Amino acid sequence: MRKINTRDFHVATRSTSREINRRIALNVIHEHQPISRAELARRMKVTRGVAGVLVQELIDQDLIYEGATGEAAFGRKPTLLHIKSHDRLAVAVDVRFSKTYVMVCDFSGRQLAVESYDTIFSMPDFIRDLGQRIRRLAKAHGTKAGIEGVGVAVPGMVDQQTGRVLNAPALGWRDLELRKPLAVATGLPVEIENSGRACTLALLWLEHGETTRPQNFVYVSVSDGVGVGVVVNGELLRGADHIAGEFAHVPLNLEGPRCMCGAAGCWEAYISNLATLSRYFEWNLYKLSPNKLHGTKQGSFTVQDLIARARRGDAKAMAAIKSTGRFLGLGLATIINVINPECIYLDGEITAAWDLISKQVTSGLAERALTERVSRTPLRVGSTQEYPRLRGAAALIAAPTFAAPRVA
Amino acid sequence: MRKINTRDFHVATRSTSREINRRIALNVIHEHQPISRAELARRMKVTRGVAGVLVQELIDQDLIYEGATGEAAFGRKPTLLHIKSHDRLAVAVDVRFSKTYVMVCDFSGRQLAVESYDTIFSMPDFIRDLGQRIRRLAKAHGTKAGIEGVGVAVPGMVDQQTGRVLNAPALGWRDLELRKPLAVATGLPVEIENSGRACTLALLWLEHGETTRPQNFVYVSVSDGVGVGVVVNGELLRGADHIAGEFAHVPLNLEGPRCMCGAAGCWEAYISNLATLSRYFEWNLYKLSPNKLHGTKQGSFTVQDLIARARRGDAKAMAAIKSTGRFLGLGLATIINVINPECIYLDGEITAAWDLISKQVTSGLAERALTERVSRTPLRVGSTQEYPRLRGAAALIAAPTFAAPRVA
DNA sequence: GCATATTGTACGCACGCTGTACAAAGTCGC
DNA sequence: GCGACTTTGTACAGCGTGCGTACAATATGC
Repeated sequence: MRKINTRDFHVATRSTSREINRRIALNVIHEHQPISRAELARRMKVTRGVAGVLVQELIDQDLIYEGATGEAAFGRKPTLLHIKSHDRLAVAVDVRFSKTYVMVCDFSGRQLAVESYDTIFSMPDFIRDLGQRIRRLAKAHGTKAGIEGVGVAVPGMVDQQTGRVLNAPALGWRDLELRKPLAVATGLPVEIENSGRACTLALLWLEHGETTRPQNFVYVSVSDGVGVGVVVNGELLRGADHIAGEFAHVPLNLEGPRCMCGAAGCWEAYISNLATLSRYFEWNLYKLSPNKLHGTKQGSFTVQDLIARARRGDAKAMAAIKSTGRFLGLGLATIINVINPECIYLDGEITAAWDLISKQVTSGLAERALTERVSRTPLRVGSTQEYPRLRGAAALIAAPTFAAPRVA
Repeated sequence: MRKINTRDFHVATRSTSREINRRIALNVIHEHQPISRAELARRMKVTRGVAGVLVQELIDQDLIYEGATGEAAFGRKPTLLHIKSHDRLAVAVDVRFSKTYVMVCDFSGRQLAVESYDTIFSMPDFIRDLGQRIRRLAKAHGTKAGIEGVGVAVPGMVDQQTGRVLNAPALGWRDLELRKPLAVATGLPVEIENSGRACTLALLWLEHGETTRPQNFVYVSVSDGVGVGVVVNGELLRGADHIAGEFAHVPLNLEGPRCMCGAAGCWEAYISNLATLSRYFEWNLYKLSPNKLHGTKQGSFTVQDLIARARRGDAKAMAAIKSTGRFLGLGLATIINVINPECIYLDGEITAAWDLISKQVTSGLAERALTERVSRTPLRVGSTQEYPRLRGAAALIAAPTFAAPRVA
């Protein structure tokens, strides 16, 4: 039950019904393709006549196409419809501390080209260089429709609405314009988003296997930092200033280890890769200053290495990993109590050790979950496809085509 | 940008546009009453013709009525329209440990009758007794339209959808049917909800002063327990199992004081009235068993008394209150980082001491808020009207009349 | 070749928004 | 007092849209 916003509503016109139903049809086709007009009509519970009109309009808009004739036991054989995502292209950019990745892909997230290069930390230089790369890629791979937009995933807080990077500590970016100048440099629409939330959008919007995503879920990525995206009623939680969903810095203990955000005892400070390694090497994160933390993580020893040692019988490595698992579960309990999602998707280096830590995670989770039922919230681990961040950046461009129209 | 749920969507029919616009009109009238048809048309950006038709239908449905003729500098004088909430009645029930309150009120939340009595803890007896009371009240106060429903606010976790009380520790209710048997006993539709979330619904749906509520806010009530309601995009956050929003049991410190929920270090265990008093009387909550906690709060010394002592110069009382203020702020920071609301409404006994604790609250909040901007999220303190829980219970019945129709 | 079944399209009808015209009701200036 | 002007509220033709029915197209089975 939603209250109508009396300062920003959308009155229905005589074409509103059609817009709504056309969009529903597109989504039903997307989910059940290949599908015939008759089957679409049955699923939508409208007459075949209306379904036929909706389909024709979607074909005229180049959103779907008629494929092969299907098989049927009796009667006329159906003309099967498909989503036309293969010649609609986007550029996806993933900016990370070490490298920047650029991908050309179609609207289903299928990659056509990927390249990476050392990240440029000066924002003007970054934009100039990236603009040239994108222009070159657009020439090389652009179809007749061309590239429809650029999505950028940034590791930090961004204002998705204004296109500003608010604070990306890993890159040293603070309160910088990104969307507008990059749009000028490329001549394309640009959308930016926090990398964790971008991954969440990829889960929500892009093609995947047989299973369909729930309408209420949370995505958690554990890496150098902890990224979280929350989906409520099929919509990414953005909040008043577009920075909602920051579970990474919810405290587990106010007097806990220092975190890169400046506070102490954040969930991230217990489960990030750095935190896991520090447990093994007995670094005292309580005493380190925030900028010292940045330096520490540049070591060449990774969480993957730690997991390998644990598997080879290193008891101390095993203990460090299991401890991370327990704190991971304790933090997930908070997410579950607050958001009550249908399931949680987990990603990050530590998930490679899931067989070693799953017990600790679930017991930590059960310790603080408010009901027995929510303590059984399914955790889907490491099932994400390749380049989740890049796919998420692409989703920024692809999603508006499929989104529900704003009404009332 | 919301994704369409392909397993539960609502196709637009030829009457959908009218339904949408009629509901928008009702809400615009609700917010700007008294208002003329012409003014309504301007605000909705439709022609006066359509506005006239919408108004006529709302009059036919008995939702609005034509009032006095208004004043205008030039031209024909407008006929002013009003919401007809005064003869639409609901029964609101607030179940608390000590007393149960029953109110008859109209759809704007205006009370016609209130009575209270000692709470009956046996669920069958409770329902039998409450059913009789409601039947009697309905006879005494029912208009020709009669009472339209019963809303019940319960201090604990409820499944609003199935009408079951999952766990209300203060009442000793656990996994009990409430909605169905009460509906049978009264012959009326019944809705139940957690009391904190009910208060939130009252803020969202019922009439209030000049200011209109934002579409994104959080309500926090600090009393024996801590109740929280989250509103996102004008809709109460309910989650997959209808128990979302439980910020009360987010930890501030995993090794903190014991909480009634069974875990340790919950926010509630730091800021509930019991927690505040325990700081003054130096009760050791770390050692108490959960069921001992229930007994402790039955003392006759209240937080109000403590505030009075602080105002009279009792330094220890002042310290206890200020400490609660700091922990209140630290927990609010978590809410702000996760939900990023436009504002937070605060209620509860401790807000009577706001002048004493506001500094502690805001500094605690700033300590952990992720950006300077969100650390300035407005806190609206103690501005709620009388009987917030009862008004919230009434909102359960009144809200569907005004809610946005489900589309797409 | 005919009955049967299914797909896809065409058409009349009802419903709803759009724009224009016009009556109703009032103020202002002379 | 009376006409010019302004605003409110209603009426009506027009077009977009979904709904129900009818029918052609296409394929199977006997």
